[in-house]
Amino acid sequence: ENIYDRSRMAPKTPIKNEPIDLSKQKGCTPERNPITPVKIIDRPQPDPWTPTTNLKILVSAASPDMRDREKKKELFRPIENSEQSDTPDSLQYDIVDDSTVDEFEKQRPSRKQKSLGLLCQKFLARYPNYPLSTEKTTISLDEVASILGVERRRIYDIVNVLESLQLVSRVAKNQYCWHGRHNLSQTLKMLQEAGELQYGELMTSQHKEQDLEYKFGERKKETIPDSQDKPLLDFSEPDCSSASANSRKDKSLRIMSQKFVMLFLVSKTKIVTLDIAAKILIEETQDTVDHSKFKTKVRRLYDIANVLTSLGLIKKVHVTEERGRKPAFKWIGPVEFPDKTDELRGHSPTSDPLPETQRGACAQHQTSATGKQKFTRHASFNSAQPCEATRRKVSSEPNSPRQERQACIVNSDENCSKMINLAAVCRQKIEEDTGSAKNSNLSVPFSLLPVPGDSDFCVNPLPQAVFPVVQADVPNFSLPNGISSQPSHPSMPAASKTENGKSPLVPNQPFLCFPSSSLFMLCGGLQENNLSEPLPAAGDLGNRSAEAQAPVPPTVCQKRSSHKCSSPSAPVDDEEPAAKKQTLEHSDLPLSLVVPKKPSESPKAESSPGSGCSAAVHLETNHPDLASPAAPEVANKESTKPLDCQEQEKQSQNKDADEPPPGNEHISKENANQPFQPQYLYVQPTAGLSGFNFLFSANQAPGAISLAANQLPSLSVPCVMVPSAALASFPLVCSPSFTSPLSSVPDGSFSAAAPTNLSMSSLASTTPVFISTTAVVTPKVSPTPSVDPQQPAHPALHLSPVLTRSCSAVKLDSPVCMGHPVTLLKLQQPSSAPLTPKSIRPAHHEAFFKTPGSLGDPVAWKKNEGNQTRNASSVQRRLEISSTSPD
DNA sequence: CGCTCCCGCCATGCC
DNA sequence: GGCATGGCGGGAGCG
Repeated sequence: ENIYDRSRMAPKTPIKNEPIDLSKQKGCTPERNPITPVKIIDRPQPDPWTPTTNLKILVSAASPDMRDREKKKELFRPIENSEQSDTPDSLQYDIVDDSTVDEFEKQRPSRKQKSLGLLCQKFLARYPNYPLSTEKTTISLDEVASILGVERRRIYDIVNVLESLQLVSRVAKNQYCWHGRHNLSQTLKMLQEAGELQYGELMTSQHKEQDLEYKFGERKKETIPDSQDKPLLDFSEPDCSSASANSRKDKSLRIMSQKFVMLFLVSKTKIVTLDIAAKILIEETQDTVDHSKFKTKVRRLYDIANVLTSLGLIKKVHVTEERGRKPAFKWIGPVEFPDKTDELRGHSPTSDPLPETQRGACAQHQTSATGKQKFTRHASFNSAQPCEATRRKVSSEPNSPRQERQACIVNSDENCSKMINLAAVCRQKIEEDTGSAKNSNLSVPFSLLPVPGDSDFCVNPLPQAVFPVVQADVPNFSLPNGISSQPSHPSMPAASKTENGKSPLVPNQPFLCFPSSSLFMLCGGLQENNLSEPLPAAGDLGNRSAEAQAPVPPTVCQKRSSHKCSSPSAPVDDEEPAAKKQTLEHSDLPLSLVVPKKPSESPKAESSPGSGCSAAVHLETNHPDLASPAAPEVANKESTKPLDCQEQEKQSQNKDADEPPPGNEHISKENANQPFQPQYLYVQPTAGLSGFNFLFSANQAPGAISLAANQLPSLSVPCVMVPSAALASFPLVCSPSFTSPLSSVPDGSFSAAAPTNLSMSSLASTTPVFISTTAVVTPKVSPTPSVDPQQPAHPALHLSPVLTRSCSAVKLDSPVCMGHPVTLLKLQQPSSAPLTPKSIRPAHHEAFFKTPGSLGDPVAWKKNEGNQTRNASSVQRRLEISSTSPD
């Protein structure tokens, strides 16, 4: 129905938004006339459901807002629910529908909306990834089932898989205990070890599925004799009534899940096709495998895969073989399992010392220190729900508070801080968009993402890409080494890894980061798959760390992680045409996240800051100036983001990426390859800042634009497209909001341009956006136009301790940026173009999707979308940067 | 048309 | 018999 509406109602873009819209719609609008026969006709047309849509939907669903809405409409009630739900089921649901939600309901949730994966996300959203050890969360199946509006049977499916990974454990009838991901790495490690024993040989040796299959087939018989029956890892243990407990046939789902995960862990490529897995998992009959049994197994694997996907441990990919393309899943969770270290950020002092709370505190501190930043994000990121609250609050709240958080971030780790910053930025943007967008207040620059997750995102990207400069500035960042040169992903800290793994999981978490993250980069063609490869060393590290820390960026993290993991070999993905992959992936995965990661990879960026990436910078609307002089700088600045992109690209390219320092080249290549993937750097205006955001697309192509659009939407920030020419003319503008305005262009140029915001520049604190991912890229903007470019630079460079600021500052400052050849920004669209709805939306979608986070706050996004209009109005500009041409 | 995978029947076990 | 679990596969949604 929604679809109908869409098509009819909003001709604009039918689609993508919808999912989100749905939620909104439910809440808001009644239906229209929707259901006329015609509608029906329409329905089909509305293709609203694109792969992305699903993602969006999922995301939205995941997001707290979604939940809330749903609850309201459907019955879902707030967490407390247990009581609330009188009627469990659909019944109420229906009722509700009638009344308010008609549309929604009427629409009748599409199959996708009822998917196990989405359900799992909702489920996971209810619990923190890393619950405090102290808190014991018990899960009542009935309660959850009623809350989520599904039958209990479905909950069993989810819980069984989670149980196989020890994310939960059964404590009693109908009662499960939520453990979160603390033990995930250990569990995975165990599984990996067990898997190696059983399948290891096969897997390791093999890369190809076929081979694997083959081997498996053989092996299985031999090696794996009994494993089938018993759970590889018997977590269940304790149960006294073991007999009874275990009795049920071993719970094939649980065992299957463990085995399935093992296959990934022992697989070099980290890619496992369903049929192979099914064959391997089919117990006894390897050979006999009757078809029916095989089919059943595959069905189960889909169930498991959906849950694992929701956890961010795997993602769907397609493997093309001779016979054709086969569905497969790629492991994007942590590959290495250091020990527990990873488990918690909180635990690890270094990586992510700050627990959520702490972070929040930190943020505050920083703020105080910084003073300028106002994002206050609520620290709450941690818990999913909180997130919602946070967002809301944020949105509602004025900008000022946000700053605090950013600050906090800074405190934490460098990486983290970066990540956080990014996240914060994103959030802020989001929030702003949603809530305060209207205000173009500077204030909000970006909120830091207090949430770990956020941090992750942000951090990763930032560090690497941006970084060098930043690093220097910022004491904290460790990245540095790695970043710059190192490719070695391997070295990633355990924590990071873990986190990475976690991050994906995060879905629950409310991090909104994504959205924000998305802000940064929208790479049209992120090739996640490609990413798989080894990341550029430094960047990777940073990313990882970030990822680990930040829950939010799950997707990104995942991607990253995956990449990292797979690093060595270019996985299957590589094999596939990039375009396809991208497409697919994009659709499937949240790109946005990815992008951010890429930044982290920054190595490229580092090498060639300006080049590839188009960094999005917040510019004043007026100053598009990227113009010549400034442009380069901008590019550089942007580059950070671009870097990300580049990284992605690189990843896609894989190995290559590392080597070629210059991001530009890569980008260009990529661009060439993937026209679509324009890389945009989206710079959010710092929060409410005047809201200048620029998007720079690495790619010039229209595609890029589209992307941009996506970005925009996601961000909600208005983007302005500035023709390169235009830019040239204009000095870059630094949005005041940003701490450091971008000086996109070399000093002189933008200084001139700057005018508008420059003053603002002083504010630099806000800059968040750049900072984060692109940090590097982002040009250091000289805050004030008036200010001498030079000077500014220093300042800019300074990574302010404060996360937010620092980030921004860094970006701007970062020499790198300056240096980079950066691609020029082209204004694809005329300035006005902010985003056409179309473009925007799509972009949005993608962004959302990509962003793992989708996790982030759906709400925010939604809001953003809603705000799009606003955005458009807003000054944001997109700048495309021709990836190729550095300058 | 084939991939996905939702839905819910119904078996299994325990009380 | 009732209830908790969860195996299983028909068949529908979707691309």
